[in-house]
Amino acid sequence: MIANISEATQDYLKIIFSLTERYGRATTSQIAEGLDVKPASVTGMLQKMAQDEPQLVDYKKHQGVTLTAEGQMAALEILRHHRLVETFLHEVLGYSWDEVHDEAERLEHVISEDMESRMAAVLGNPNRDPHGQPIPNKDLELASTSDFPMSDLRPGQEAIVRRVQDDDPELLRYLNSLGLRPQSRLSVLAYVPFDKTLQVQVYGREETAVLGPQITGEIFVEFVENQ
Amino acid sequence: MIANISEATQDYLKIIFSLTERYGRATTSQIAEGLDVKPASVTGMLQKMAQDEPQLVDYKKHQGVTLTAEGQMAALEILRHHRLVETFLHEVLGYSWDEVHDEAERLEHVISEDMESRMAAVLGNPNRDPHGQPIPNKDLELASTSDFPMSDLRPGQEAIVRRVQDDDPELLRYLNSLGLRPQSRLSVLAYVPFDKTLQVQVYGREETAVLGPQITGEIFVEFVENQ
DNA sequence: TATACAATTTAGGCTTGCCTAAATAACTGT
DNA sequence: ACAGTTATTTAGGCAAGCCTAAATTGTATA
Repeated sequence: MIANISEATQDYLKIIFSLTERYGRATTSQIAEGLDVKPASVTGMLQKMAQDEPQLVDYKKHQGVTLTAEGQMAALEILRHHRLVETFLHEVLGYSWDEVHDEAERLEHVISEDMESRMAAVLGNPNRDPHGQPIPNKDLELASTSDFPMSDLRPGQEAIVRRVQDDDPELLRYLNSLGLRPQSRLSVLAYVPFDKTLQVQVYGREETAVLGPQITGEIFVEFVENQ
Repeated sequence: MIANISEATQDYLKIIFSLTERYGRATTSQIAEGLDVKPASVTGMLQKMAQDEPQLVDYKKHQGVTLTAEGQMAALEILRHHRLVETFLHEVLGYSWDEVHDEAERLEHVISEDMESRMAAVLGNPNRDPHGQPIPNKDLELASTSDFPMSDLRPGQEAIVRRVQDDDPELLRYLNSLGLRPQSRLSVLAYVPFDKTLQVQVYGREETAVLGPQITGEIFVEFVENQ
């Protein structure tokens, strides 16, 4: 277990990390929804986390939470565990990318630092997990990414898929069937502002794909270098 | 998790299994000692286990416990997890035999049946763990062993080490330093009834080893076939 | 049979992390 | 400034698994 932090607390750290990454802060209701608990429970938990030593979050009521430096480090450690485990399951045990998340979710809480570094070594210190998500390195540094949500793309633009959210197996299977994986190259054929839908051509594919905002918000892309 | 059985309950099953294997039944105080909890807590837990569905143990007060058929199956499943994980850690991640137990202890509770069979496949369906302990097969059948405690050996007898208890890292390191591992061959030079000490010669070793009953009770051997 | 030891019962308590429902407070947008 | 939404507080509860201490009951053995 990471530095004596309970599993529940680790789950809070994870979601606060990802919400603050996207929105700058995390609100009570976002957390409640993500963890599938009631807002009142979240409030209680956040208060505890803000009071206890080590102090993992900055919390001001009605203002949402952010992570302290300590909380950041803990979250990165958890993230490293999670993504290393996912990569390990994929590479060594042959899991498909839609199967790794749930298993990793349970394993990440119990692996030792020793096991973490052994897995990293066996995998050759990977810096991306099977969904293209960056894996914090040994010193918990997270490679900065210049990717952005696919929903920002417009017709005529070309891009390469960098990473995809890992937590929805259904979505992952669907993307797989469309050939949308990290490194997939695509060009945007059309955009319908009305329902925020993109029509894209994935390189090497016959059919074009039509993607709504639910999907394009979960896929992160980069522009093609020398278009 | 194995069929909705809590981790605490799984720990009880494990120790009851190994105690009944050795002594035919498990007493409250043995369990309390093994799990490092108080006897009163054990009594409470056993009562719960005997009452709840599925009924995992037969318990009559002051009479100790044994496992029901269901309890047996559950225990074998847990054992299979534990020993497969140990083997995996050893073979794939390079853990030494004294390091695997603690890590496996935590991992065994969270791996899915899917992961179990993937690990088994990667390992080529092993039937022994790094300590020589038999791994129940997919159908939870445990190969019957004709081994017996080394403490039963007497001067002039030759034997091969089959398996060693896995839960004491110190002991394992010590045995390793003596060259006492599964498959090690040895002959008994002397026995001192007074303190139940054996003097043995391990094949391929210069020095002879002197082993007290604390040690010889934890090592299981077989007679050499055609001596 | 007396005594020692092992096991049980009783009655209380603790922690973690969640729940409920209802009341209140604080922010946000118009 | 008011409505509507979001968050918080309060007060109570639950389940698991452990704890304590003291009293009691069973079993085993000399």
